[in-house]
Formats: sequence, C-alpha cells, structure tokens
Amino acid sequence: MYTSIQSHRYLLQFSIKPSVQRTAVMEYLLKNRTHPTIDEIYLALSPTMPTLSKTTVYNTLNLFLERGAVQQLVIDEKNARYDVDTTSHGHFICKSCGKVYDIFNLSPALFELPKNTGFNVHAVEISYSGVCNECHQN
Amino acid sequence: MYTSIQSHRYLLQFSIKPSVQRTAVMEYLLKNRTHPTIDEIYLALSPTMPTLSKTTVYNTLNLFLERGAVQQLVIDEKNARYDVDTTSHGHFICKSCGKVYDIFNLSPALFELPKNTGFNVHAVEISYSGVCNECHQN
DNA sequence: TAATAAATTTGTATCTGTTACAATTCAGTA
DNA sequence: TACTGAATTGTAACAGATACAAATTTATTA
Repeated sequence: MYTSIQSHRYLLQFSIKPSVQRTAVMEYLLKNRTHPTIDEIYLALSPTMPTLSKTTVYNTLNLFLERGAVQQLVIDEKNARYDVDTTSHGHFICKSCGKVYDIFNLSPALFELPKNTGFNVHAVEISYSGVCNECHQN
Repeated sequence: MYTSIQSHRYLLQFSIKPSVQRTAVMEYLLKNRTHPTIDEIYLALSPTMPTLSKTTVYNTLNLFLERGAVQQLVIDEKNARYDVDTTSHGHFICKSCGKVYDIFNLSPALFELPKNTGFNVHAVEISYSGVCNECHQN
C-alpha cells in the first residue's frame, strides 16, 4: 500500500515540492486507480482535510500535469480525469455509468506515433467506449 | 460541392426529417470538414439565418449523433466537436492553436475492437496531440 | 380551405466544470 | 523573531451544455 511518505518521495521525483495538500492528492491518486475527476478527489479528501479548497485541487493537478506526474484523460465529455499511470495503455468508458477502466494488453504498435503526418505528434490516446458488464445486465 | 439538396438527401438516408435548420447544419458539416464546435457552426450560419438559435444547433447535433449521421469527437477539453466522416480515421489536435486535423492512412488494425476485455466495446477513438507545423514555426 | 394536432424551433434560465484573482496563510531564511 | 516568497483559499466570473416553457412551423384531418 502507498503511504504518505511514499507519495512524498514520488512527488520529489518529478521536482514537485511536497506540500501537505499535494502529498494528499498524490497519495489518493496512487491508491485509487479509478481515473478520478477533480470533484471526486476533492470530495474524498475534504472530510479529513476540512480546509482543503477545490481550487487547490485544480492547481495541484495542473502542476502534476506540467511536471509529467500524471496524465490527463480526455475521454469523458463532462470532466477531466487523471491517471498516475503514464505508461502506454488504453481506456474504456462506459456510456451508461460513466466509469473509466484501464485496458492493458493492447499491442504496443497501437501506441506508436505516426510519421510523415505533417505534425509534431507528442502523444496518443486510445479510447474505447461502450457498456460495461455491470450496466449491461441491468 | 455540396448543395442544399444533397444535404437534404443525406439527412433522409439517416431517417432525419430535413427541416431548414437541419439541412443548413448538415450542409455546413459536409462542406467544412474542420470538426467544428457548436459555436463555430452557430456563428457561421447565423448571419444568413438570423433567427437561428444556438439551442437548435445543440438539438440538431444531438439528433444527428443519435441517428449516426455524425460522430462526436472527445479530443478537445473545451468543446465537443463533430465529424460527418464516420469511417475509421484518427485525429490530431494542436495544443497550441486548438485545430483538429484528420489522420488518414493509419493501419486498419488500430481500429479493431479489443476482445475479452470484459466490456461491450462499441467504438474506438484514436487521438494524437502535439503542435502543428504552422504553430511550430512561429 | 379551415381547424386541429404534432413536431420543431426559440429564448431564457439554470447548471456545472473550470479559471481568474486578490486576500490570507504557510514555510523557509536571515 | 521578522521578513520574503510560495502555496492555499474563497469568491467571483466565465463558458459549454441542458432544461423547459412559449412560440412558431409543419402535418393531418374534417
């Protein structure tokens, strides 16, 4: 399990000064690999951190993003979602319940950046959509 | 070039009753393959269609989406974008100017839906990001 | 054609995710 | 301890999208 100390060290690896708030947010991301939204992070932390401001969560995630400590997922039309796992993997969003799941075991070829497109391509995002099994059987 | 009459026929193929507004929106989409946002469509049409309401553009695009006449792109954090080309192709978004470009000539294998994921996968979206050449040289 | 019903469009109000920004608090240093 | 800069906070503002009722248009029936 991830502790606060480990989250602290993790932030330092990305040259992020580990404040109490930043460490708490990173700890949450390391423990909850559910691609949470800003609101979910805020709601999860505010009970044990009553002074936490939602603006701080926004600031923090934007900082993490700049430093490459997290990846922002653009798969949900409503909210931005964040993923600490920055290695190559795809995502699936259930159009019924809205949950976002990882899809590992995809061919590495899918994540190769295309050549000769006339653009300077830096990143790929592979997003699947449909209905998850839980929603399907209800 | 696409005419109003062709747009009219195009709508009928998707069982969409072709009102004046719907035909105008579809004609715009067929002529402008730039993955426009709702606002761009509205701003382009309102000069020659002064009574047009932005709500109608929203309603219209949602209807097109339901009937499969357009594809919604979730690649731009700010706005939804729409594409009349529903065949398999990828997209590139320039993080500097925000323009969205098509990327054809990708391997068809990229668009195959994964099996045994535990989900009912219906669609894929392959999104690249980076900086376009115009922005790069400025 | 006239009257009626149904569908579409419109405008306003509302909601929600996000950002801007000034004030406050905190951390580190002299 | 006092000072300086960074981080956090709360409020206000903004923008994309939706809800909804009123108005308009289109289709249907007499």
